[in-house]
Amino acid sequence: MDKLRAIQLFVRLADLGSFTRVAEQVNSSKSMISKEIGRLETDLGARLLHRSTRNVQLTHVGEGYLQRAREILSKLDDAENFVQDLQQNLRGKLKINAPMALGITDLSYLFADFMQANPEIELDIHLGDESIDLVEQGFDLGFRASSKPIDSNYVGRPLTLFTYKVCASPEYLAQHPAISLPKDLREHNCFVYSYFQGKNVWPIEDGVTVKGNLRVNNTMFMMESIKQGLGLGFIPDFVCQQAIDSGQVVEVLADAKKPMLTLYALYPVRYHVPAKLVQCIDYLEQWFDNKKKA
Amino acid sequence: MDKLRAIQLFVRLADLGSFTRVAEQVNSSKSMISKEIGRLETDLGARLLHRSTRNVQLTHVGEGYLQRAREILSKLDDAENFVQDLQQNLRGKLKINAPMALGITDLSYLFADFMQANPEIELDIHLGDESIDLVEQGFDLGFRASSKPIDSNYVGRPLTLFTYKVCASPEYLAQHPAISLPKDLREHNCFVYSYFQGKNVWPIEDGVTVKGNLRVNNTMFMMESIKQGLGLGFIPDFVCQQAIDSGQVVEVLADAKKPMLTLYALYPVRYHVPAKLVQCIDYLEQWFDNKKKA
DNA sequence: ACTACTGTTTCCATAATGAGAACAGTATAT
DNA sequence: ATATACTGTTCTCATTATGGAAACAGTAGT
Repeated sequence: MDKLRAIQLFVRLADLGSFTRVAEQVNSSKSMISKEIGRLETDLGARLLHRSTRNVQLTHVGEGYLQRAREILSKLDDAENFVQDLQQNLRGKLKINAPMALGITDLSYLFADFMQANPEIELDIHLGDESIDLVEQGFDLGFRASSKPIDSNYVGRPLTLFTYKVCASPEYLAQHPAISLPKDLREHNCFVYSYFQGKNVWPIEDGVTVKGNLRVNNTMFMMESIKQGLGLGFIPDFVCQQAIDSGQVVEVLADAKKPMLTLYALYPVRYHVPAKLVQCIDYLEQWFDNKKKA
Repeated sequence: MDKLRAIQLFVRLADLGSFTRVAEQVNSSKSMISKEIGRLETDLGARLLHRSTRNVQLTHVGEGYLQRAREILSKLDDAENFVQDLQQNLRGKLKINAPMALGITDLSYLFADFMQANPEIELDIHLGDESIDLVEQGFDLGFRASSKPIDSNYVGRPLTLFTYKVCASPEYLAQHPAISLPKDLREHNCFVYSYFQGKNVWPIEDGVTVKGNLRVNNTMFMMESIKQGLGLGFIPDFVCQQAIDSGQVVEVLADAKKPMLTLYALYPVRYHVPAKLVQCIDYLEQWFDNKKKA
């Protein structure tokens, strides 16, 4: 017996007053309705109906059960409508803005996994490092790295902590003066990231002013130049960690004090957050959580 | 798929966090749980769970559905508890007081049917015509015939209308003066019912005073004396109708105006009426309804 | 008395189901 | 690095439950 179906049939029978009419309405047979209601009564250990020829009437038990059965079915409808609404909400597009380097590294893997897990969501991803207004530009989601609280027009969900590392190739270091203190950087060719808030002042210890022959608005481009032995860079660890791990570059001034930043997922403060956005953000949190553990 | 069972398993799975543990708890197999949850997800068109090896987590949809699933199961419990409580309440004893004649005639057939339909209820029936206090004597149910409203300490459920008939045997009538008018009764031997409220004044037309050589507190005893041709009686129709139908007695003064009385089922006013009493009274109403139609 | 309708029960072919085994993947211990 | 132990999923197949058609019993209407 499908108990919910039996309850649905019982309610319908109470409304129509006829097994035959119920069978007609649900495109089934009288014997099926009769048996299913019989099974429900057996399961409950109670008679829900007086049947006479050409007449069906609820028993006292049946009347009380009917009232409660309607409540059960109402709750079931609520649950199913909830799922349906959510499924409808989950479909569609998410417009996402992400920093170039983060997008190409971590986020490209992350969103590959996300797309596999949520084939019904389309992503419209814009990689770029320029500071933009998410609301004005119509983005659902963006990312920010910050050690300060987030603008109150946005909700910032912290994803992970990260820091920067001073990187140079082994070849570069072999051919240039040793770097033991931050002030030693002044003697070196230090590449500058165009959008960096601190301009040419790297936040190492109390801060150190640097100069070099390359200013670029892309840390991955910069990373390639560093690998070539042309200079040093102040690089987020999610960009450089793989090159460090493989020995292509070396971190210098590892023990010097550098700021710890939080990577946030940002979305505009809204009365109603679309389910697909919630799903995406939950996924981001989970993904970075798992990455941290690895 | 038994959808309710699937929902129950889903809730249990959410609580335990493991298909294996659910299977153990419900004494079933992992494959059954896995398939049943899969069927529920198919039915809903949504994923309720993220599964990874050795780990189960609710999706966003799953969390919302879980909340609602708990409400469904709560309502189901309520419905089933209602039925169970009622079934328990239905078991037990009913102590019933009924007039002798009514008890021996209609009610003996009625309660025979009732006992067949409700084998779990025991009846403790006391037939008697003396006026007693139902509450004081511990009765659940009594009967009254009245044309006046019922005492406010009781609920009176009207069952049927009835009247009285003046009866005599054909033999008696052949050997005595004809009876055309109520006043003619003064010339005849009229039996008197001890408990009759009107004493020896029969409420026929404006009332007629009668006398006879028999006063008895039992109308069936009286009925036998009437059949023997010894006199006349003022008899409720449920006592005499069968004898009239078979020709053993004859109704005289059929067109004379007689009061119409209502037979009530009486039970004490209570905050909570036991389900078995409600069931019995419903049955009484139904039975007299059907008798009326015959 | 006959016909038309109701709901119930029987019979049987069909569909659904559950359990055990095999499989794939991951965590843990050695 | 490998073996073991655990998870959840899927496959296979015997078993069980089910639904529909037909027969049955009972009642209402003509």
